[in-house]
Amino acid sequence: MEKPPEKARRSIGAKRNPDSADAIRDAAEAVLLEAGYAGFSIEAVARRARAGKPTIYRWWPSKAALLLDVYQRQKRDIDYADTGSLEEDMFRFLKSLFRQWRETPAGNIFRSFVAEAQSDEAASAALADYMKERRAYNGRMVERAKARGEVAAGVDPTFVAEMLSGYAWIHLLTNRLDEDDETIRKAVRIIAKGLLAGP
Amino acid sequence: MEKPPEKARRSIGAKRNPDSADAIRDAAEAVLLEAGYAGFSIEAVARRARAGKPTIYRWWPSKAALLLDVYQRQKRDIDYADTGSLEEDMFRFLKSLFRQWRETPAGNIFRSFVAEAQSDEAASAALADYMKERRAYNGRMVERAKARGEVAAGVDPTFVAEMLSGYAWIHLLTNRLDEDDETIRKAVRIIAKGLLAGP
DNA sequence: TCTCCATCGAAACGGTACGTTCCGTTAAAT
DNA sequence: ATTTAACGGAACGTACCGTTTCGATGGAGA
Repeated sequence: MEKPPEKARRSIGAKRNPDSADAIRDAAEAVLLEAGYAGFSIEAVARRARAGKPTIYRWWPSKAALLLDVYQRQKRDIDYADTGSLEEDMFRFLKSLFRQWRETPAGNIFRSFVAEAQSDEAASAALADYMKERRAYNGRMVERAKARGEVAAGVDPTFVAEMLSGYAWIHLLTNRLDEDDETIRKAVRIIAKGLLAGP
Repeated sequence: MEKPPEKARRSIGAKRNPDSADAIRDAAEAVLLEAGYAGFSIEAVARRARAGKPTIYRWWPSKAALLLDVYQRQKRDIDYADTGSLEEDMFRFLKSLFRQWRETPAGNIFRSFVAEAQSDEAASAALADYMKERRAYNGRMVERAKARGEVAAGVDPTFVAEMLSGYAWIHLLTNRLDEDDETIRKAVRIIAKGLLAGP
């Protein structure tokens, strides 16, 4: 299970070896995928990458930093299409997010990151920053709908982002990412109806 | 910070010593309160309680089990009043939950438990059970509202519980339990409006 | 009353991971 | 040619894991 350590690399002189950095990131992702957060240790990553622990600590000051790096490296393939309907936009967003979290390492990585943020201050701050950016970004979905008259005045766009994130998080963190389309559809429909009526 | 270990207890014969059990639970709660999840270890709890580690492991098979025990021992002071208005019921529920999580150890304990569930299978199963029960319980709020005609037919009562929990969780896990009443009010109002319109 | 026995706190075990310090090697930078 | 910084590897001391062993305790059953 922890077999494939490639050939060890060497110093390439007085500068950072990008191969080592890549190998460490790859190994971190692989360990998270195969052993989950429970098996995610700096030592395991170092073994897997055939890297020295000092090399990891030189470039990533903490486990949280490595986690964040790996998470941000994940390819995002989330459906942010502007369909002209807020309900449809939200549905596609949630559905593609659930799928990505289910079918790629992203879900396990993000779960781990949220967990790490509960005990590590740096991870907590990074998560707060990240979520602030997500609220702003997803809020644009609502602003577009507002311009179309789908959302009542007085609705804070970031609130909707928060509802969607909360719905997604609780499913991720309790291993319930397998909700069917119908359930997700009903959820976003209720939110959309509420937003139309206004606060 | 870790000073107050009381006098060590002793065996009271061939039966469980309830004083030790209490001391261990008290110590676990105190460690979580003072040092958070990062400082929560079986050894720290044992030192604090002046108890032997085997005594802990004899009665709690894992850190997760102790966490769950401590969480369930928390006094619940959540407002489940039936006010005759779903919006008001939900508002009071969320407001009192936020307050309890902010002002008692319950918030830190539950955060820790959710984090533990991301790496411990037993904690994950216990959390799933617990949330299932919470969905059912909070769903009754919606069923009462349905009987009053405040909620459209076809709305799954547990869905609302999920929305409320998700909203609460994301605030707990990102250290944002200090939302003011107005924000919470707007949130539940949108949900209530959406539920009235139906899925 | 006397023996049995599950419990207690304490100490120590082997194992794992932490984060750090050395080491000899490498090759770019100067 | 010399200096400099990065590399992998090994070892360090610390902390916590979960378990075992120990002598002392005192209730339960013979």
